Amino acid sequence: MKLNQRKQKVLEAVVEDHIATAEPVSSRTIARKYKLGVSPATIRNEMADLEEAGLIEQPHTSAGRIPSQKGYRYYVDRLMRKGHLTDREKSTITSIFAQQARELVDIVQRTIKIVSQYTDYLVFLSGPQLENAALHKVRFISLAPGKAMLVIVSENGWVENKLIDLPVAVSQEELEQVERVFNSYFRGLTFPQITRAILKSVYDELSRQRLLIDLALDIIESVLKQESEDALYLGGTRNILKQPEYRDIQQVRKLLDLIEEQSILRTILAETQNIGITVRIGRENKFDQVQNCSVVTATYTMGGNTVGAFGLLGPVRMNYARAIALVEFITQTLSNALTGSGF
Amino acid sequence: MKLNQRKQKVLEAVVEDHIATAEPVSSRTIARKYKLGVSPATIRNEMADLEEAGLIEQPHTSAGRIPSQKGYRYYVDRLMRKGHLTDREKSTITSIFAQQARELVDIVQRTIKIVSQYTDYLVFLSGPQLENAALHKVRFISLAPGKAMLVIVSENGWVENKLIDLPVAVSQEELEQVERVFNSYFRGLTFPQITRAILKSVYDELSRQRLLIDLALDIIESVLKQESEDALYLGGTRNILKQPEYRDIQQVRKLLDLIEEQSILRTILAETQNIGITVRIGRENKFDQVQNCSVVTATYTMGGNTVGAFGLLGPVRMNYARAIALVEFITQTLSNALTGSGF
DNA sequence: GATTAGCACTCTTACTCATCGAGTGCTAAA
DNA sequence: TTTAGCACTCGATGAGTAAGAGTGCTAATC
Repeated sequence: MKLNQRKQKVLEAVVEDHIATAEPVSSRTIARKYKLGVSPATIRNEMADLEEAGLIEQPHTSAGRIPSQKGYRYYVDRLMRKGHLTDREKSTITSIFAQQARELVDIVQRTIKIVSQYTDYLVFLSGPQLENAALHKVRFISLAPGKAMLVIVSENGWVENKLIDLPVAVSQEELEQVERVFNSYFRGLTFPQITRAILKSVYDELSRQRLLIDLALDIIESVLKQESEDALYLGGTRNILKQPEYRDIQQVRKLLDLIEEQSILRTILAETQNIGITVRIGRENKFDQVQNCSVVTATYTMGGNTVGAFGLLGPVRMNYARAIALVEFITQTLSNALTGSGF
Repeated sequence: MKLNQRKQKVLEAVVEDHIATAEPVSSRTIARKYKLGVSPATIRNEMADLEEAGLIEQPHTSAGRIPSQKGYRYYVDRLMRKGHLTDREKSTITSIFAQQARELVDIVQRTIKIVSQYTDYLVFLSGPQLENAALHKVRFISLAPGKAMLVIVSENGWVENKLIDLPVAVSQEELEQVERVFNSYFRGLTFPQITRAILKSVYDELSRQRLLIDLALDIIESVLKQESEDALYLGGTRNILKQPEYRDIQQVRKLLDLIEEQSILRTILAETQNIGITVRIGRENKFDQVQNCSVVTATYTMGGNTVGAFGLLGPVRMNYARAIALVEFITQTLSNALTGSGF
């Protein structure tokens, strides 16, 4: 779709004014606030064209215009100027990560808390999942026949633990052998990287104990199967209610559904591309429950491996420039913090 | 406060009808629905007395009466009949606990989910904290100088783990020694029970290594200090919005504050008495944010030791009989499930 | 003396109607 | 091509009214 310079200016004005005020934007407002050098009547003509193109719409005859979802998309793709955080904001955020963290969870929760203060959107975050991080060492603790606890320590000193099922009643001794295999051969690799192929390469040295390889494979599978179901954190629920879109209790209801039934948010994060920022506007979202919302997400990494994703969810009338700047800065800073030494 | 038979009947009617309808209750309604055998006019006289006693109040002249918080308290203490769950409800709940659980957290989350279906109140739960359960064995994994992970296995096979700080750079060997001390001398005890006195009693056998005792004490202290900060689970947020009290966005706002800033709920659970059911009505609650709510809580146990608490939070106009029956049944069933074998 | 019918009074709620004002679309002039 | 002017639409606001629910009081009744 090709728009002339002035139409773009008008669309930009409609979007930005509506984002700021949550009110329909009139031709007069644009003429007054956005100094295009033309009269309201001219702007009205442009607006009529923009409406015909499906980029803006009129709630009712005697109201101004609001952007359509298509209009927001056009704005995000072509008109929006890059948002910037103030130095103050940036330094507050980085200082969070500078603090000593006891556990991975702490750093995540602090992040959520801080971001909630800087934005009126729902803040949510998955991971970090250590099964995608480089192994430093593992430790097995047998609990009962067929059950053990696996403690994973990453190369930067972060710790996580998982309960795993063992296929057979494995002896303590065998478990210790597997532990040694992991710690000596697999150091520096991630769980997904420890494939059958790699196992093969150590096969010679372990040839006397084929069973060990099977056991190791079972364990890896068991870890990967766990899907990190409990790894969703969120915050900012109270702030998002400030948005005028949530004056309607029905909307609040939908939002709480989303928060309580976390699977949708989890899926949204899981589907986030590895590279760059993803912006989904309204009906671009797969799920019904978020089709009147927009979502900005990005992944974060740990030593180069993607270990989780971070997102902001707000009304379609969202400050995209700012949201994107925030998501970008947070994921970068978080990646740095996680990649630097844990302890 | 002494009320004659009929006044009690009237108060009971006002409370129960208001709980059911959320509307002010008129003298005529009581005469019609609650068959006291007297006319509305008589009931009006009784109501005037009850109002004078501060047990009921009138929103405005031409409305019926609603119970005051004092009225609810009177009702709960002296008038309320014990609530009962249906067999169907009971069996659904017990069946949840019959299922195999992978982790403690699973059982807790299932509980929350089920209860949310049976009630329109906020469901919240703390623990279970294994440091109050009888030890089966512990295991230390040293992570870095001054840091270790402690895995606690309870006598019924439940597992939990904590990161602990060690005061000095303790050698792997020393840690293993402490582990042996815990596993041989402290089996069957809870962390709070392992006091300096008990440590003394094994002093002779350890006399050559005074240092061990200090180390053990440090570890115990470190575990107890952790206060189980992350052990709050909640659900039913979406259901509670069905309550007409939450048609007002301001109320919803307060509720979300409560949910997001979990410390208040945590404190409420922590302050719950060990024995029986605690009911706090409106301003009986310490915290401002819950003074227009009522809270019903009780603790649950594991092998006789209190390991957590469970609660329901709703508007002051809460169905106390049902809430109490539910809290009672859940905490009992949960206690049984936790006390029975974990695996 | 306790209870109740009857009635005047109060207060909320819902509804209607008129007015106001914001903003548009169209036409004709610049 | 732009703009001034104007008629028109439609939501928001507020006043006025009627209906209805419920009370409190008084006087009659049991």
